[in-house]
Amino acid sequence: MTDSNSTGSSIKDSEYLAKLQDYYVDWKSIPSYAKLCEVFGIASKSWVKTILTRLSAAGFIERTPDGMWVPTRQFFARPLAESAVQAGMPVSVTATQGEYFVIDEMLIDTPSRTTLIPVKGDSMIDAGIHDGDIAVVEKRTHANLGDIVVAIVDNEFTLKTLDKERGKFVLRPANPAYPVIRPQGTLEIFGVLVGLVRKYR
Amino acid sequence: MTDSNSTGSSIKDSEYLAKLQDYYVDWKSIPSYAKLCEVFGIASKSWVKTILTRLSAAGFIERTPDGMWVPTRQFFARPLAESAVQAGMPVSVTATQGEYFVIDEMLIDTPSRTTLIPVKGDSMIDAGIHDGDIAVVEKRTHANLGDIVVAIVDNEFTLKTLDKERGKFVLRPANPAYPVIRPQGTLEIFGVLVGLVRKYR
DNA sequence: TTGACAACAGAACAATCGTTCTCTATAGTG
DNA sequence: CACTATAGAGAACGATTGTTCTGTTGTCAA
Repeated sequence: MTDSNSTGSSIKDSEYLAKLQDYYVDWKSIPSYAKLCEVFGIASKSWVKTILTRLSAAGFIERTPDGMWVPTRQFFARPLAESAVQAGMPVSVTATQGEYFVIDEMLIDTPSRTTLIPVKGDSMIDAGIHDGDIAVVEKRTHANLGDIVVAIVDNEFTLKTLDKERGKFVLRPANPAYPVIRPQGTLEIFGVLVGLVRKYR
Repeated sequence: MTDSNSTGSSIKDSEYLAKLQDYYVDWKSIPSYAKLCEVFGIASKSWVKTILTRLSAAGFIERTPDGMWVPTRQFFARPLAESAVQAGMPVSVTATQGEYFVIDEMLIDTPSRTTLIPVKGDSMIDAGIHDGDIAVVEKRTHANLGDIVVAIVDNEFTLKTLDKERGKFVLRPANPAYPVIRPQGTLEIFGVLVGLVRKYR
């Protein structure tokens, strides 16, 4: 029973972590053990391995099935505050607890099929979607009822809720001032709304 | 004069790029050529190299001094669609032109002072801020009138619009069902709302 | 029909990588 | 003092890697 903490990380380790993070910012990858010797200022690969193993035990890095070292979410990220925090709270301590995350990563599952589309107009304002917001849209042709979809009507994108009326698909705005769109023929769906981003100022 | 575009990338390449990007979200690293054969659905390493070389010529990846492949900024960026786009548009053309961007980068100017705080309740619903949204808050003690601020009231975070009433600061909700908060004494401001993120599904 | 080029497949090889194992130096503890 | 971690050095070795070089298709244009 030692006095070391539960994660097993020490002060020395956090120095190495800092060096690793700095390297990662520059090169966006974790290099080989040999290169890490330089980065850490250490001469033996075996010790590098020991360090990395401990950093992974602390949750900062992990391994792919192929054995490559990769950073975890905790390695990067921005602290997500708990709802009720005390007044003098420190914004970014390197605390192990709490949730971390990167916005892009949270919103985007499949980068290759995801597009950002600026929102025009206020037809969805009751759903909290304002003019100037940016819609994160995952491109796919099929959607479920109740999804907010980007459909193509008259060669323009429209953001509406997908619904069904007497067996036919309709596009329902979230604003009483706008009419429900009942497309004749087929309804062309561009994608499904998976996220929303708004920038103030 | 051939019909190939200026970056030298083809339709096939953007397929491979997509696969690489999707792999990267999962593992946060570009694997070995051998592994990339699986990812791409290709049998020869030499061809993988050719593809990567071209993707790097197009500006999506580059090499570290050690020869490792790493993604560039362009690799992460999402295409930002123009407002009125034609129907049959391809989502991810491998063109260098057009606007790209990264959500984190857009929302966060000063990472060290920025925190993410989940929104509770519907007191700001008329401002399009819903329960469960995530507020991007830049920590600072001073704000302008009309800013949406995170203030500390009764040891809890509250998201309200900052206003002034008869020379005193007040916190105004964007929901008629909630009262205006008129703090006695000083008003403690935690930070200013600079962005909002919402995830559907 | 020939030729050129793009899109791959496959093999060969030296360099590098990760792993394991043994050894040393220093610091703290009782 | 002896004992035991911790922090690292160094070597050895098989597996894996990137690279290069040579073939094999398929397609399109002349």
